[in-house]
Amino acid sequence: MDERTLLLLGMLRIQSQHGYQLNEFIEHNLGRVTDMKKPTAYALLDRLEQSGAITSRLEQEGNRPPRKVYAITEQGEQLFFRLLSETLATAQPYVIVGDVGLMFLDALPLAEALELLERRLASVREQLAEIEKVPVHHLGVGALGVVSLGNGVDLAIEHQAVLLRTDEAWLAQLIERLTAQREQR
Amino acid sequence: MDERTLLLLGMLRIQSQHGYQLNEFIEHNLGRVTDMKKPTAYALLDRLEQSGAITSRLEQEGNRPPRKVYAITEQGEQLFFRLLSETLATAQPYVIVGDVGLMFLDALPLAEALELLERRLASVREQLAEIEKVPVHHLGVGALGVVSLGNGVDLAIEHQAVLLRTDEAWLAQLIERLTAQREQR
DNA sequence: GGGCGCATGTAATGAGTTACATGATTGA
DNA sequence: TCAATCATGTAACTCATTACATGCGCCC
Repeated sequence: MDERTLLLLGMLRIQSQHGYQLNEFIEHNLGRVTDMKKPTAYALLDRLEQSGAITSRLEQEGNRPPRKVYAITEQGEQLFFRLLSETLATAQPYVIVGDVGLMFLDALPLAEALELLERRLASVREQLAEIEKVPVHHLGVGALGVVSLGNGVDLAIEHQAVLLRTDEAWLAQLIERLTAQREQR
Repeated sequence: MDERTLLLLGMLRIQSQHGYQLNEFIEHNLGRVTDMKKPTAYALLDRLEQSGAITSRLEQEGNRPPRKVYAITEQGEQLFFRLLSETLATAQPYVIVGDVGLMFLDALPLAEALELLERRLASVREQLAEIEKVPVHHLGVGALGVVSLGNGVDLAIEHQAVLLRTDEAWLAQLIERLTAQREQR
């Protein structure tokens, strides 16, 4: 929850935006960094406004639905930096849900286990392919031209890619080990 | 949620146990594989019993609190294998919460960013140290002697360790890159 | 004319956590 | 005698998701 707030504040710090815009960017470019859904973002923005971290003003173009454009406040800036420091300073242990499956691998006959792991490997490779064709990361066009999130996003994506590649290699090697085991008998 | 059910079923498949036992094992040995808390486990066991996947019988030793010893049923076995196949066959994309922080690294002065990343690195190393001294993984003593979870648990732990080591290396390298950047000016 | 994109949400639901309750036994 | 361990839960709460509602404009 903290990191979702951090994300919204961080994006607003770069450029004032309305909820839809934030959501679009998150959905299209940040799918691997966060899994926050739209209503959650809208709700968080509400709460942030009420607590004074951001302000909003209504904007309307022609007869389109009115937009609520949010801007970060001084108070919000302070919150941003506090959350950022906290988030960066510690590595909270990640739980890999799929690992529970690994624990019980030996409940299956080798052939079946191998087949399932092959499928998992394929799934990892799909994810890798997707990550490698991630579009250019820019937040939108501001008064000064294209406002980029800078190489920060690239860092996060790189991190993801590195982990995924490790996963791929490890899985491939596990499959090899198990195959060898099968041949051996 | 599915993988929590899978975990409980899998453990009961190896050996009938009561809730407290399951919880102790999870807390002491599986902290990195799942973060399920005790009341959640009790609630899940309840639901599993109601749905017929497991059965329970009361057991009492002296004046100790009575235990509810759960055993997996044929139906539970089927559920177990279904969940196991599903879990193994796909790699659900993991979301690394800390990565949101990376996205906004450039909001901080280099020196501060470096300091925070150093702290994160230390945190990763602590986790690695902890994982490397994980005790022998056995579920308890059954009628036939020590009942081991086999090398399945070791696989899961190995996977975690591999990912953590990747993380460590990547972080260290990132710090190096940033340091180089600083020296350069 | 039908569906998609724009833009905001609400309502219902669910899953899981924290904090608490209970009461006996065992070890320092 | 004080704290920890054993053993099971309940109650209140938070957080987030899914599904739905609304209504205009644009494109085929």
